[in-house]
Amino acid sequence: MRLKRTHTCGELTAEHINQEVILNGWIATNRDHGGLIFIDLRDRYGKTQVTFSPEKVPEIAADAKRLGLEDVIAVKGVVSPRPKGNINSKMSTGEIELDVTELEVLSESAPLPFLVSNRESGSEELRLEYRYLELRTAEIQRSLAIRHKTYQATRSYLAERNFIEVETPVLMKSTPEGARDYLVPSRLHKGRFYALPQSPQTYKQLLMIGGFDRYFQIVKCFRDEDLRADRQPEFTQIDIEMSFVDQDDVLNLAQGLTRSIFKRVRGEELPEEFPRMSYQEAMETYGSDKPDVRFEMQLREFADFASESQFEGFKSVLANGGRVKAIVAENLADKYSRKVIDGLTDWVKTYYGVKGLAFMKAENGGLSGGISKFFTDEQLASIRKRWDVADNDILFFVADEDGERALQTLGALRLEIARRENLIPENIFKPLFVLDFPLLEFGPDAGRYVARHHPFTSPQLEDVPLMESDPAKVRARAYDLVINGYEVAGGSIRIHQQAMQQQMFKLLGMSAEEAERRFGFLLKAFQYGAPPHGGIAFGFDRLIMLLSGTENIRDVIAFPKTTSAMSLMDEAPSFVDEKQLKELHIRLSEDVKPAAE
RNA sequence: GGGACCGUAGUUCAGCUUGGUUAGAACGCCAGCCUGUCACGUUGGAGGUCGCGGGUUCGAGCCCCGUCGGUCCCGCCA
Repeated sequence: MRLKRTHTCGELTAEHINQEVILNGWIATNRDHGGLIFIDLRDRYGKTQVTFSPEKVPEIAADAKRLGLEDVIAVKGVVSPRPKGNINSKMSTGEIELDVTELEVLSESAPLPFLVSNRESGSEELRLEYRYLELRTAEIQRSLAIRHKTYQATRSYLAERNFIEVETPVLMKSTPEGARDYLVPSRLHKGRFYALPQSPQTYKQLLMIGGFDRYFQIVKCFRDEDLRADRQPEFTQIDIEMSFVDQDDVLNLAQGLTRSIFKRVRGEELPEEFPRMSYQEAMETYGSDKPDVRFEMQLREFADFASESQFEGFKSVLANGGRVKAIVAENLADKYSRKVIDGLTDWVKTYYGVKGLAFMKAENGGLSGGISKFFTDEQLASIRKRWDVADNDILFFVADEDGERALQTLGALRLEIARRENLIPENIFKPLFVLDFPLLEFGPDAGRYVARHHPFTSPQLEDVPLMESDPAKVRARAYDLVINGYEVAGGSIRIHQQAMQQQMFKLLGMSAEEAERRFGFLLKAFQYGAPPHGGIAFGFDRLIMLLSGTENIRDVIAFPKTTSAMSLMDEAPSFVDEKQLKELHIRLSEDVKPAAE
């Protein structure tokens, strides 16, 4: 190129007037007035208006007429003040313009599938196909810049505190516990496969045994599971592990890191001490293990009222060990007609599998409608009093013999109503730690207990005796960091003693032989002096979502995949040549062959 | 694995309820006019495999079945 930029498109101001400069960039808009042509030239740093005057430079102005959106050009000219009344206060460069004397067309753009100036002008499907164009949009430029700042903030915070960044393998041993693995066939070892890491869990523990007492890594993880708005098949974690620590040390570190990131990236002051809440309390008051505490509408216990009522549905649920809880949605009774309530009822039935949704409305100082007829006036009055119910509030009730399901359903309803009614304040951040997760849960499919976090999670010491008598009651030394209803980080103190690890495997129904086959390398390492250790992993993408204010994980990843794990731009995954398969000792089954050919 | 919504011009959408002459609009694109615009204005023009396959019908963008793709949710995600 002949004309190399001397400045970016975002930096010229009145101070540069009369200087001769060169700008390079993309054409954001062009406004051809016949006698005078305006082009807004754009790069990552901003936009600058450049003008072509047919009077002064007739040949160049004639060339400029042929330019189109997103052509890449270089222009040389003199920085000039805009005439009075033509200053654009919306642009940082709005006081000046570039009076062009030379033009070099570096590259022309084909007609655009959507407008770079307006992301809404194309469907997400189309934008993903032309992701490189979407990367030019202000939104994606901004969120990737936030992502970059967050990498920097993370590295400097941790490095300043003696953490050492270590890379762990991407090709590793498959450990079929947890999510499905992405597998990579081995050419050299017939019939064998590597797995891509679901997380560097085992490696970080081995690093502790290896004496790297404070480790971190910003690392890609891979899970072959179905996707959601906040889940991608490959995603990034800030992985952290520490030796000679207890739970509070890890939480304080995570808290400090989070505060530092929000401060440095957004200028946002998070509380010095994040609130801490037990898993049990989170479930009881919010119906979720990742409560959004930006708004109230907490779950209320209804068992005592229900058991004294005439409502057999609730009474039989309670008699069978179930739960009945309620929420009070303030000032919505008039808005929630029978039809709206029926809609919500269908919604909870369909998605959460409960039998129904009960309600009452508060009016004229009492409670009426719905299930109110099963209660005496005295009972209704005392419900209103205990919950401080005001006229026009509406009360929703969910009962289920599976108590956890009742809580989760009501928690989901709480969120749904809050979203519909815009009860969730934006641009505020409410972090909290959720603690004391159960170590195990009964897996109906497996017919045994499965680790809720992972099989290396330490039980709380006082609960160890329960491992024999009542495993479901054992609490783990596991914790999550939740912000605005997103699980942003999760971790645990690990088991570092062989005997305990073996007991854990036994509880999980894993024989000594099986444990040896799957995790033998780790168990062996534990024989050579394992320090007590624990850690935490941040979902980096979700953190960026919060920092940049989006609810779509694809907005914060440069080249994301669709909800069916396809990359629309390069069409991955793709079929491969027979020759490649042969080298890998792989033969496709008959039913997929026609598609491959 | 299951459910809901969506797929029509380069793009965003309307048309589908109630099948019927030539499938419309806006933006973009092309050509012209325009010296102070910044969502420039203005005149004209081109542009359609109605995702794909099958069925019903005299006749299908519209109804039915299947399929592919997108989004959101349940299951799943230690």
